[in-house]
Amino acid sequence: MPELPEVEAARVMAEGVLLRRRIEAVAAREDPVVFEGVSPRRVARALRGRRVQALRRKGKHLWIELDRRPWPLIHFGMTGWLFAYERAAERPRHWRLELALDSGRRLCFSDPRRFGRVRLQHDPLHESPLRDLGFDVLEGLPPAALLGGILSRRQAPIKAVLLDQSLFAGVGNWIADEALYQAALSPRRPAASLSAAEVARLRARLLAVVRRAVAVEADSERFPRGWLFHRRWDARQPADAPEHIVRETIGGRTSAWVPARQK
DNA sequence: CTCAGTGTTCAGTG
DNA sequence: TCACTGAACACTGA
Repeated sequence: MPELPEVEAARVMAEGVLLRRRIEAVAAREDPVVFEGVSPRRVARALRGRRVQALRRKGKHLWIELDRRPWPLIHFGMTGWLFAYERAAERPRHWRLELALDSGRRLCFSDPRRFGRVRLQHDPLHESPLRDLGFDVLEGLPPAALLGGILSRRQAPIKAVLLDQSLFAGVGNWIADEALYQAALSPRRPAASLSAAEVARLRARLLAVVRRAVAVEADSERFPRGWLFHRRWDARQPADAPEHIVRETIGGRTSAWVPARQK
């Protein structure tokens, strides 16, 4: 599930569990896919005994700042998530890394599909992959004029450009579809074809969607009623329904959109 | 059994 | 080099 709002919700949750706590024990499962460029043993050794100073996020990436480097950097992939609990027996089935704190609580990263990654870095913001991210769409979305300039150089469908993490860090499939729906723009429009007014509209809706989703801790049941999100996978409505939703592959991903409304 | 999925990377093309 | 596309990755559930 993790796009920017989900990762931010995980960051806030993890902050509550970890901040200023000491990591007393670390369990890391053998997994050369999820642990990238580092052995689970080395991750465990780097974390054990450390105190947590901050939980930080950029785009869809989360990292933990400790009182000594290197620091762990986590990407959630398609199915990664964090869980907090008290006893080791409560470990979720697909756990990969578990921290036991001096508070008696535990926090673990779990990822059934294993598209997620755990890395160990000395300076995450200045190493790959964070170094190559664009602006964080919650905290660093540029003014409309600047954004228009950037988009005017991209010929790909706006949907594909919104998913480009080297521009819009944190945007994923549902956020892109939701912002385009609310801005009444077709996902197929070449990015460069948007007028200044359309860019401003898209920017405003993108920011509103991300802020609102973060405000409700990414709990989709608390997303506003009118959002496409609640209906995006409703495949069976009559083709002549007023807001008939179409599903098609654009920019390599399935897009849900309403041709009657999005031009 | 087949297919698609709230993500990213890499090879191939123009 | 750059922008862009499509396949691959790994696993689950419909």
